[in-house]
Amino acid sequence: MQFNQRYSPHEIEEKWQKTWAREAAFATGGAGGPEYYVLEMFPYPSGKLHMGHVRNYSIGDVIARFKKMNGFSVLHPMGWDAFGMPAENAAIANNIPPARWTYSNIENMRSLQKQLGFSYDWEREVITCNEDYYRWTQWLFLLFYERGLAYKKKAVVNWCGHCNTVLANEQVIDGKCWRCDCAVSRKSLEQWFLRITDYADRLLADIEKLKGWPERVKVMQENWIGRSEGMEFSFAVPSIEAKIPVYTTRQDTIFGVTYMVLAPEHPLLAELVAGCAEADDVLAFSERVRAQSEMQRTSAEFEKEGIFTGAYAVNPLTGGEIPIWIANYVLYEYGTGAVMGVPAHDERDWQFADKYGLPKIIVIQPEDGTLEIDRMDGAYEGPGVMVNSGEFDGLGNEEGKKAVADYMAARSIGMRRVNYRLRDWLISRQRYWGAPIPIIYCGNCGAVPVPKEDLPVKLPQEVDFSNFKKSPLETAPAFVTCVCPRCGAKARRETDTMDTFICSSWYYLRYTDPRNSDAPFAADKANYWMPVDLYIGGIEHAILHLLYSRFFTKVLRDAGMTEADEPFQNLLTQGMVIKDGAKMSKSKGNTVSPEEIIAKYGADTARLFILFAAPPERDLDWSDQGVEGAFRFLGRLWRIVRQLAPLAAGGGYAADGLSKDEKEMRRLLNITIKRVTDDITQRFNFNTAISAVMELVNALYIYKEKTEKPHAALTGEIINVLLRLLAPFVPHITEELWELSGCTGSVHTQQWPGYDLAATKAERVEIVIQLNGKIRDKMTAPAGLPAQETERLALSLPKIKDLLGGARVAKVVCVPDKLVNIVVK
RNA sequence: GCCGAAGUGGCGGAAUUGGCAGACGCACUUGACUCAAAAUCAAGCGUGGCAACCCCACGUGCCGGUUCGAGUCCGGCCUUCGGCACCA
Repeated sequence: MQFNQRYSPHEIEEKWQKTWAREAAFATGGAGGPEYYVLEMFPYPSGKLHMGHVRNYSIGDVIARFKKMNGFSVLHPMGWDAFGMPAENAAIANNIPPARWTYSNIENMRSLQKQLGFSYDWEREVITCNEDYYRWTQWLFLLFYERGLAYKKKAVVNWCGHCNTVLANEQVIDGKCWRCDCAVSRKSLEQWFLRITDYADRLLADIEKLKGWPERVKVMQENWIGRSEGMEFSFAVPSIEAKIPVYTTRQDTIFGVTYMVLAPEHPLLAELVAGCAEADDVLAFSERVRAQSEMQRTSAEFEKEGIFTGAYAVNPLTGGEIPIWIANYVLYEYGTGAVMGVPAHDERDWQFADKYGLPKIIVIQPEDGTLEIDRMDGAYEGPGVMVNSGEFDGLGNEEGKKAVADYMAARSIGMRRVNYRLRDWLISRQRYWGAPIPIIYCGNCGAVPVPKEDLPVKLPQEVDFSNFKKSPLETAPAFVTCVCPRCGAKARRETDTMDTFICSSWYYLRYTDPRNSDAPFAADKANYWMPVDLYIGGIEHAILHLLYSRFFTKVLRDAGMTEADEPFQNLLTQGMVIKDGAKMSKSKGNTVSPEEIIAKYGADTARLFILFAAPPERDLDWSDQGVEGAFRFLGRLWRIVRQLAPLAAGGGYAADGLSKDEKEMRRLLNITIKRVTDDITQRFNFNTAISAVMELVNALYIYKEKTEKPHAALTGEIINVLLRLLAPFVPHITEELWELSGCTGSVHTQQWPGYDLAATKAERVEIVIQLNGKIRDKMTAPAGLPAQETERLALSLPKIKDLLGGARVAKVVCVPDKLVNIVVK
């Protein structure tokens, strides 16, 4: 075996990638130890792998390789979140079929992943736009449908009249269509939803089980689900003999209600205004507000606007009459679509009342003072004592909430209710490149699910992307026209496809059994691997993908398909890759492509830099010079191993027989193993793990320089351990050096090095001597010296004696083997 | 406004349990090697006081507290970034 003078990454990397592929080195399982499932969020095949991807996968790869070396049976898969709009846009722009565009992107990106040496089990690759995958996505939709969790309802959506299509919220920029810059309106359409709100309570309660998740992600999910406790009760409207329910969390302020407000969409509106003089104006207002996008409507800066309906309602507690208004700030989708107005104790109501001259009544007084409407410049929302509230006067408002709730419940005029901010998940997309919703509409039978044995409902090839006025699937008659599976009559197929977030809500389960043709996955296989032990990805998925996946897992558990109740046990949210103070992006022109780094320095350098530059959770500052530094270290590693390997020998040695320097090297070796092991397992701090190894390499250079004849067995051990410690980070160079230094097998199938805790301890330790907490001197002493003895030695130091002079020692604090603090008055 | 995270050299970052602040790397300076350069090897590198060493003082966003001892704990602020934001 020839040792090259210089480190040449490219030959080495290509050579080992081929060998690993030939030997199926990354096959799932292996050692037969306990299972470990490490997963990185699968990418959208945009065509380009960027540095954020490289960071994500490098982190995962270290863990996967590390766990394998520690005897775990590891599942480490990769796949493609392959449906989605960019493919369709490419089809429109370049006249390429979305499938071809997607598969060729996958091809490119996969090849780059292989060049980076990631240890994926490619046998388990999943591609969500493959028929054998989306067949099961459809199957799962039907499962949800059967369980009453998928339903169709009329909903208000963002609509671009020019492009003739529904837009996702993200595609509405400042109220305008991202493509044609036309104003987006709201339109009522029949849409499919998943009933995620049925799981709101469990999704919220189980956040507590996510011990291995970052706090901020859990908080974001909590806020998103938005649980609130309050009451629902009704105001009677004598003029139409109806009752209008409202929801409130402040039932302690019902005596302060001076008006009520309905959402412009409220179904009773037409009836309410019928015959009133104001009717036309009110309906026109309602029309106008409804045309505004939800984004506009829910922005806090948006000016509150309303109009009096001409009708009155009766407060059930006071019996008083209050005017009924409609206003743009009331959301039809939340609560009951109607709210009570308490200007004195709600800031929004205060503003609204100010604008329209509605009365304000104080019903809560703070402990320390007395509010007067004329002297207030905003609502008082804090705690206090109930006043102007009949029999509830004098109660603290928290106590009052209970009392009012009990009172109303006992008289059946209201009930306690829990409300969630979370809304059902709108999954319909008027798009081609997605999994078709497996539903057939029949004139006789209505909506009929496609029988499971008829799945997949395949995407047709012959579609027209040129016509904006129609959803592409509608342009394929052979797709639309079908036969009702129930009665055999001529029927029409659903032309909406599913939100791509559905595909990604269960892919982690498919990896456990990726080629199953009878089911999405077999329960025993899923139960063996699930939950994912470590899930790694960007913080941008903190709510959407992670919440949907949790929802799916819970539904599948309820359906008896898996025992897992949470999909991801530990979550690592990696930071962004930054350059010149901004996130790397094409539009800012500050990108560095993985290709150019691989071409210049090789994959190991790219991986090493990205893992070394910052801890994974933090944003990473890209530095071209830092990359040089990583490359330099690998060169340094190469040279020291090349120089020492011929002098090294295997075999044991007696620790007692080592020289002082050799003992120090042996100690440092054990310390390094401990540090690297702890940094990986306890903190995922790869940057400090790598710096520990760098220190060992530095020490090895000094040792070599100082020593005429290195200790053969010790040197052999150091090189051997060094390569194993670095193997998860830089797999190619370590494999090559492993072979060149005469070790057998692959470094990646070796056991992770263990350490001898006793060997990490020094015989003599340096002890810091402080005077009143300030360092004044240092001394070395034998390790394990008792406190009393250490103090005596410290006090006898000439410098300390000198500094003490005749001062009285009030107290001496001693931390054995570390420091002595002498306190003088 | 609410919630979350973070503020440490010229820069990225370290200090894991309250015990030597600045590990490791980058940049920079110097030396060795070289005709020279690159590469490499070695040394220095928080600020101020002195030409320099020893040494001394100061120093982890700000103010205060606890402690023999605080980057770390407590109280009060400031700044930056991120998320949510009329949810009744």
